[in-house]
Amino acid sequence: MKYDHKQIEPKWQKVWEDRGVFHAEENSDKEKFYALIEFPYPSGQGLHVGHPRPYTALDTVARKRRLQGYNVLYPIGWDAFGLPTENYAIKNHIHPEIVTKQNVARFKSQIQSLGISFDWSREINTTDPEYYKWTQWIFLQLFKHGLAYKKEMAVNWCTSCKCVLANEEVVNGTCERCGSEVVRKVKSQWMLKITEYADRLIEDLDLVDYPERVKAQQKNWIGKSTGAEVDFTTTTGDKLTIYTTRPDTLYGATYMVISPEHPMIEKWAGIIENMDEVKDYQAQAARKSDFERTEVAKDKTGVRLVGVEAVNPVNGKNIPIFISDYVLVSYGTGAIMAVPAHDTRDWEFAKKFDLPIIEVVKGGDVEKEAFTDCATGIMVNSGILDGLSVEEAKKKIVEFLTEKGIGHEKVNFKLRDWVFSRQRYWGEPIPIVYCEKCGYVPLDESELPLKLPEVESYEPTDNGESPLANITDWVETTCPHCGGKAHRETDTMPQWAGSSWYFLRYMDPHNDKALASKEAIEYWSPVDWYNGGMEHTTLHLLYSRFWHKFLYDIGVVTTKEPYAKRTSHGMILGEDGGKMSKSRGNVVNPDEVVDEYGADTMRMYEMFIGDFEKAAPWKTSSIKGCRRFIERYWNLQNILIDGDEIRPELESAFHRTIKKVGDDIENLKFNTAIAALMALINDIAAVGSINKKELSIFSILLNPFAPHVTEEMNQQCALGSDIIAAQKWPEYDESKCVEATVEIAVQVNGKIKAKINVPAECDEETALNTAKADESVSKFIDGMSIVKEIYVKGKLINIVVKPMK
RNA sequence: GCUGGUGUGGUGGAAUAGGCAGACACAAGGGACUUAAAAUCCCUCGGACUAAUAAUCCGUACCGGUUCAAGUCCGGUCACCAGCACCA
Repeated sequence: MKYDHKQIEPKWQKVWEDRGVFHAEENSDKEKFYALIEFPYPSGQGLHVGHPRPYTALDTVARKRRLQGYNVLYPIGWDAFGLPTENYAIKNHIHPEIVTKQNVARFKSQIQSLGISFDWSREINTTDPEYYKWTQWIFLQLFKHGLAYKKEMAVNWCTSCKCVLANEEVVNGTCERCGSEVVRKVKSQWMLKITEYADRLIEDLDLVDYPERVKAQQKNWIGKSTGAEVDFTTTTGDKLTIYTTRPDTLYGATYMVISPEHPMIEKWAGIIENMDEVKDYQAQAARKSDFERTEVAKDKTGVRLVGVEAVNPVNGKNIPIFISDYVLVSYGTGAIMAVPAHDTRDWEFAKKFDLPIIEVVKGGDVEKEAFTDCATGIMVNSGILDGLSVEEAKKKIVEFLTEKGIGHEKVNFKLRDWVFSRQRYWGEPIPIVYCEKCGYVPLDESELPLKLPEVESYEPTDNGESPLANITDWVETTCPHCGGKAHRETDTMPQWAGSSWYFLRYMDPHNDKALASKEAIEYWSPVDWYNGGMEHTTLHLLYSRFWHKFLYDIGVVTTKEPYAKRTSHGMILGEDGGKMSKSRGNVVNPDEVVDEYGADTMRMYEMFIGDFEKAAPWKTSSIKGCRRFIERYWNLQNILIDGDEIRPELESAFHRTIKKVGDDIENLKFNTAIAALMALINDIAAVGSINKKELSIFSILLNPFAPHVTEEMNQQCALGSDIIAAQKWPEYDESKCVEATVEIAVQVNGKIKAKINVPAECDEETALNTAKADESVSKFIDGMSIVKEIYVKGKLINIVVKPMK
């Protein structure tokens, strides 16, 4: 019979659905396994072949774990709020809800055609009021615990989306989404105090199994640094506090720089003699975007404040004060001491403005460049610090400053609080009202969900208000606190909100009393294995870890960390080696592949394409290899014979493959697992027949990769009493993994001279004698003196010889 | 600049823990079958020297080291990818 994927695949998808074999069990005694993929954003373009890579990978793991007897939760849902849908809605005058529905339907049918074993009974959607009710609920808890606050601040404003962006969403001064210019704009924004969790977000990385690069990225982003704050006095009698990570270099501070926005400048307006020049510089700096200001390799600029000087607290010397935009108001204290001898930026600035450079750490040539090495230098010209190493000096000076009351140790973070407001329609409304009398008042929890009102137009307004601001009926309300007139918050939440806790909802998706029941959370937490793209390893991971820690603190969840293990897949590139995109015209649609070759071939190829964690270019011609393999598998039924034990000639090959496929699936080595199955089928072909037992094992091993064809084979050939999804993963016997006789390499002085066959358990003496008896070995050792003999069981022999004297 | 990673045939990629480099595929070439093509099956497939699938030598970015033995470990160099980047 011919292999017909079009007949086989829908048939089995229906069987699985009807029997509900992929539904996670409630109240189970089995060991649980929670596998999670990043839920997709249902865009208008539908899937491309990159999407199924992680889905198929974890599907393979999930299917294997089910066969091993685990109670597996492998859910999916839709991260459906967000700009592209809203923009599409605006352009085509369709409600975003309808657009979302259409896109979800398309995505769902595409994903289902691949036979991924998702538990569809737990499907969630962030735009569903029954879902976002709980997103809003979490926000209210954050608010009640003082972690959500409103602040007037300069925010990143996308000129095209007419919307505020988080720092994380600004890439090279442009909007991450649309690529338009981002400018700074002062607005009142909802903020979340993620900075309060900065330390724990670093420390608890020790509790989880993430790839090193992911942990490094998280730490990098949080940017913890330990240094000191030091008070400098000024000739006006004011105090100016600076932050430094090199307090040891204090004696080398020859000037001071404060940021153009530093409040002290206002105070000194009457004293500064060149105030016009200063004001000019401030105006220039304000005009620049953050991107321009922080652009590297740019010439240092600045203006000296004439009429005010600072005093170096350790040597009492007067030093000039400059303003320069290389000092950021938002980090540290907005003021630095400049040590040109030992800081590259200060050095450049000092050279340009011809300021003194005093060496305080010996080891470099500070006239040529700044000497920044902390490991080798010895302190000089530094009074009480002379002769110490940098590390010793740091300790001593901080002690000294603390004693004198003019400084102390200080930890700073690059991480800023999370700008949580968006002036858009298609997001969760923030459940807060503003009352003239009572200020910002949270809605009562019984009022949730606060649903999005119907509007005529989703266009953002030019003045930067959310489209919701125009719905007077909705905006005007009463204060939950005093009952007086009040108005609703019209900003909505960012897309990150719904995705910061979705994995909890899967545990108990239909609960209307809580975001999930205590029992469900206790049973399913943490996520055992979370796979996603590298593009989400800073933002989404950080935000969701933050929320989870907060929920832990208020007793909603039971684990400190949401995800026990995180892995990342590489991107699937176009055939041209570039990123798949509409504009490059290299997008491959999985529907066509499924139609022509079948879902099983598609799945196999996605897993066989290369190292799962690395990017790989799609190659249509290579798909054929996987299709050929499936057909070869299908044709095994033509050489099927009876038998209910693995025959001796295939025994070790089978046991080895069972071990390898199982191990490789757990280690993300899907490509080599498939290679092992291909090798096994080659062994079977060499034998010329396969018996029922062997075919049954082969089918179960292949099932996680190619579930449809294996089920069909299982049924057609009556291999098992039930469908494969209800069977057991085969066991292997370690002792049967090795063959009775093995071929080992024989080297003389490290060069291979021969290969000999010996019993696997052969002892050293026998092996060496066999080797020496071999003619192509003996001719190299006869007449030589043997210096050393090495025998690695089952692998090789190395005989080291030298000429006899 | 900092952090993390990568570098292996024409291509995608294998190589557990220092132990036979190139598994498994793709592409290519040759052959069988066929009126023909597709499909399928068989053979070859890192390089040099070769009549040779005899022997020998070279070969995992580059230079050096450790070792009986190095793609793998150590030191240095180069290139590429990703993230961060005037964060004091």
